[in-house]
Amino acid sequence: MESRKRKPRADAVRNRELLISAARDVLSKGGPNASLEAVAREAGVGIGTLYRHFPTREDLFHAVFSRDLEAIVQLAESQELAPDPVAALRNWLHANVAMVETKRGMLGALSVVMTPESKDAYADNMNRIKAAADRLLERGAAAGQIREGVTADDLLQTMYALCYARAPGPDWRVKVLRLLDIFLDGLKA
Amino acid sequence: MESRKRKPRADAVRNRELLISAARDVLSKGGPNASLEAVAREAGVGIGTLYRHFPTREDLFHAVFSRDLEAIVQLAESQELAPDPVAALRNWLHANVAMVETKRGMLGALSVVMTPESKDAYADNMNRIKAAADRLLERGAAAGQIREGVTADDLLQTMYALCYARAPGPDWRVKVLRLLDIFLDGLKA
DNA sequence: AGATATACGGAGGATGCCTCCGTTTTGCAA
DNA sequence: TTGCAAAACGGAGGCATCCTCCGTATATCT
Repeated sequence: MESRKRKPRADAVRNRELLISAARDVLSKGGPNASLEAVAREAGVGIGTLYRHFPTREDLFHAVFSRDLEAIVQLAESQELAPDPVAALRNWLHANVAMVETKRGMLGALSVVMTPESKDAYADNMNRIKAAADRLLERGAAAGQIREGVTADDLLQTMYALCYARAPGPDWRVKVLRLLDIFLDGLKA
Repeated sequence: MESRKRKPRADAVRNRELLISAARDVLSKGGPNASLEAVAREAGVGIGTLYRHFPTREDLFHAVFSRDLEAIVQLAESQELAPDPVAALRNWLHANVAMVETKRGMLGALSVVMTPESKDAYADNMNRIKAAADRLLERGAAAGQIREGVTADDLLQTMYALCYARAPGPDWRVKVLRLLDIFLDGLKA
């Protein structure tokens, strides 16, 4: 009785893809309370299919978010070689904010997903991001530019918190970046 | 035709009170999506009564939040006379966080309520808070301790953002305070 | 090709949202 | 007091969404 597993069915794989894609659209518009039935409709599958793939609303959010997270991983790792670690951190955070800005509608969903319990769900990507950021922080600390004991978690938590807070009008990004820069100044040794 | 107004009915006043109180309980537990029918049940009134007093979910949140806001106003104004403005700001922010901690469950509701559009709803209290904080900031700036151009809005936005971000486990407050202190350091001139 | 594991879809019961309106209560004036 | 109109009450009902369950359909493996 070898543990040979049957290959996953092609339609299941396809539908899962359709659902994630539809969810991204619908959640972007409708926020975290968007109708899941609308997601199923948009994807062209039955509601039962949605619930089989993603038993809870959170599971669906996770899937969408994990997908987007990969782009941020790229970004973090691409900054590794920069000469000035503080500037690199700044660049990376700013790029993150810009990316978040393109999916304002998902912010609510994002917060639902960013609970501590669920952290290990996308531990892979998160760890890569944190590792990259931590290396930058350590380089900064070694160079005497950044205070000791600051972790990538601190940075990420602050950034997401600031992004997440719904802010007034069209200058959203400007305001967020300003507050983030103040925080970065506070990080200096 | 003098503008004599009939005194508001006693049962209406009483029910409004009951509803706000019940809402505080239910929202604390259930978060921003808690059932409004549960609130009405808890308050012992009909669902219709709830909707007459608070036509939208947000209206109800506003009422609960406005009530709690008054305590924070007291706090802000009581710090006005402190000798060291930076320390006073720190105290005040920390006290705010402690207060928020007692209603973690309401954080979600709070964010729903803290949109720019609704700001004037509790403009009175908000203005008093901001005025007090701004005076502290100006004193700090005049003393050369705090950078120019920082507003009470910046402080409040950051604090609520950090509080709002759901954070891991039991050391929630410790973590938030730490990040907040870093931000305060960034404020220094 | 046939067998069977796997996935599909949507009906249906439960719950929540909000409106509408007949009934009840309250404040005011006579 | 008493009567009455304004004000408030409660909950039935129409609609939307949630989520489960299961009969039907289809892909994979032998």
